[in-house]
Amino acid sequence: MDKYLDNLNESQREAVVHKDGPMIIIAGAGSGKTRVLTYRIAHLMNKGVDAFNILSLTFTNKAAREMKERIGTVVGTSEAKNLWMGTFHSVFARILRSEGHHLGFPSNFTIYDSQDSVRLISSIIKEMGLDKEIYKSKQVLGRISSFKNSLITVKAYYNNPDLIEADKMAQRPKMGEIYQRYVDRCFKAGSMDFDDLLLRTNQLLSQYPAVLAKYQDRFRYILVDEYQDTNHSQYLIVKALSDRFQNICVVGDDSQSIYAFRGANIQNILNFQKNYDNVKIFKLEQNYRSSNNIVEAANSVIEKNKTKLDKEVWTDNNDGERVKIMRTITEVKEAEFVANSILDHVKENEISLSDVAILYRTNSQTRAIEDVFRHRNYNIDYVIYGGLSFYQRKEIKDTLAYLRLLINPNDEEALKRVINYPLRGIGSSTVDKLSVAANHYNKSIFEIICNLGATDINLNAGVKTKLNNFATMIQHFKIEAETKNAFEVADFVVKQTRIIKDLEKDGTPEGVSKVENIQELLNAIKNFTVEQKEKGEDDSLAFFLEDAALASDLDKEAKDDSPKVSLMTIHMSKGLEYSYVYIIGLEENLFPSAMSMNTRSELEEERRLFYVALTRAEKQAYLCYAQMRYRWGKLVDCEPSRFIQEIDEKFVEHIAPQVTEFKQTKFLNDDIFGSVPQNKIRFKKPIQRTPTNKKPVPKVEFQAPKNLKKVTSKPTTASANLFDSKVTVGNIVEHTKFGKGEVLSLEGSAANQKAEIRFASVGVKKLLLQFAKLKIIS
DNA sequence: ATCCATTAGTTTTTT
DNA sequence: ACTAATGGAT
Repeated sequence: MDKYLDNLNESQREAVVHKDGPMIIIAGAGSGKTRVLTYRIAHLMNKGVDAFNILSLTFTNKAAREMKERIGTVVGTSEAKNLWMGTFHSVFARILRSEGHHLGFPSNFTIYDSQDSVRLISSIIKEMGLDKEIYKSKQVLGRISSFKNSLITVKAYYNNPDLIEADKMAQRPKMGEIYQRYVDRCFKAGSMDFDDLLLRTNQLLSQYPAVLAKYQDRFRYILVDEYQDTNHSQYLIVKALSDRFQNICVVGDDSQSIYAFRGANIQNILNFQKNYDNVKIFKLEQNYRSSNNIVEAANSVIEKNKTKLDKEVWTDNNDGERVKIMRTITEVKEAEFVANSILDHVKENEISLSDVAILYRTNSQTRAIEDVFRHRNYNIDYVIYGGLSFYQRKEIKDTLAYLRLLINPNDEEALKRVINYPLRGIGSSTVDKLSVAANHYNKSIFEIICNLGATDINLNAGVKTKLNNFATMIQHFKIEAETKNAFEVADFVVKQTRIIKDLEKDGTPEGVSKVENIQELLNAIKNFTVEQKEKGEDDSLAFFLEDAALASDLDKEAKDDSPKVSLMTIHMSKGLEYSYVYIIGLEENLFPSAMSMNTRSELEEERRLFYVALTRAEKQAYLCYAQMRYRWGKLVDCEPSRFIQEIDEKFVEHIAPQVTEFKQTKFLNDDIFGSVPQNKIRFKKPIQRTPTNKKPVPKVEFQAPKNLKKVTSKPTTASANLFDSKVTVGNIVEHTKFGKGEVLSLEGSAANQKAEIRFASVGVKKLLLQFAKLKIIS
């Protein structure tokens, strides 16, 4: 019966079979954490625990789905079905649907995403007549979000002189009032933002003992995955729910805590033993995922962090290849290297593109990769996870706003999106008037529109008719929604509102792609209804909307199953593994990010991020950095990331070609990327940190490659003597290839000085002065 | 109310 | 470099 236990090593088995009481599983990267969690749940069920009494909180909904499936194979699918698994947000959203009425929320409350929240904050700031330069809506929202994550309600804020003082010092004395208004407006709109889903759950559990008792009794065994990334609000929920039975099992790895920026508190995992009594500790230290070189390389870096729990990750696996480090001139060369390397591996090792991932610090780094992969020379299929997610596109949000509105007409942000989309002659001044009236009568805008006669609102007859038509339309949709499933409603709404017809009319490529996206949304809704029906679950529109609001980008399913290279941020890659991993953009100020180098703890988080990235790899990891990169539209010099040299050199291999291998082919090309700034070429090794330097930057050696000597040593009027730039803006210059042109602007200095020149023959070009064959004419 | 030109933010990560 | 938001003109 317990045969599945044979698939576990000793420490894994201990963690699986230990039944009651608080326990923490400290699970190193690749140590079979998911396996332990799934087996543990299956084991509990085999030992007689009802699936109904188990709550398992995961980091993504995808993880929950997969885990449920795996448990189903052990204990039977029908049993596994009763398990409650999901993210904090989705689990407690569902509880709030049935219990939120205690707090005055309707069961059909809508969920505001960050964009909705920012828009609401902006309108509040505007209404209050505050300076939007001082009260930046995103910053204000960030502050409110951190209040909520720490369970500081408006009342608690006003009772805390320190917070008030801090906001005064920051020239934002009205913070409390904005916070108050924001909470009121969300409440009135029957909506919750992401933080509310946790904060309101806490309020529910602390203010309504009967509700608390009900869920304490229901969730007799609670498991929390990725515990290192829980915030204070989540900690308190778990603490409250597990208080009666104390059967709380948390799993995590402090070395992989990477969400402090959104309130995650690494102290939750570090202090677990203090927060619960009689904690049993389990450690999973054997890595099954990666080669020894990768494990040791990762260990040697994470060692530099001071804040961490005591553990030693090791592996029985082969040494494998060393971690390869590649330097390129530019981000395009970096992308080309990655493309070539992937194609080589596909050919030589017969791997599939789906065995490969490219990881990066920021979403903007995908551009170069995409350009190169799409180029006919390479033609590599790829899929990007994250970035501007599908559900954040304007046309999708607009379409969804209609659906949100007919579920919950009080949803103010949804209403504002669609009241004049497609254009129906209800402009911003009308909306402003309605908004003022709504605040005055303490009603939602929709309620005001439905009762225009009962207000003293000053609108002319034409506008009133338009508003009435709009309200009638929404109410009409609402009635349709009562008898139709999610897809039928959405299809009906799209047709009635003529959203697609409108977009087709403009005929631009953007319009076409928007239409396609809306079609895709309809397909997704169709799929959703079919799948839910098959599973015998809720296929209503309301449920689809909740799914859409809380879906992570990993949840999206592949359109076709042809193998593709996966592109994603390192954050998104947590928990995933790939045979071949390319980490790109390993440069100071990019990774570690320039925003995260001010404090030790920020830098340590960046280092953990690097640790996460490296430990995704099973067979082979490549670390790439470029010497120049476009950032904010400008070409900037880059230094290799400190993380590269923090790896013990026993485990790495520098594979950038020797300088003599550089070919002098494209130097006179007008394409900046084709040219090699010869005095910037860095040589592999001697990378040493200067200990006295406050911001330690790896030092690199400069040396001119021999085959470029001619160019550098032959100062002719054409090239090198312009190096220190005698060119000034306004000069008329002559280029060997482009002819005469006027210098429009200069940027950068020394080796990287570039000029923007308008040539009579080819228009405006940006040239690196040290290569451009320029002669100053006047 | 709508259109077009200018401006601001973006590139740190996301439920 | 690119996009979305803003603001003035019509």
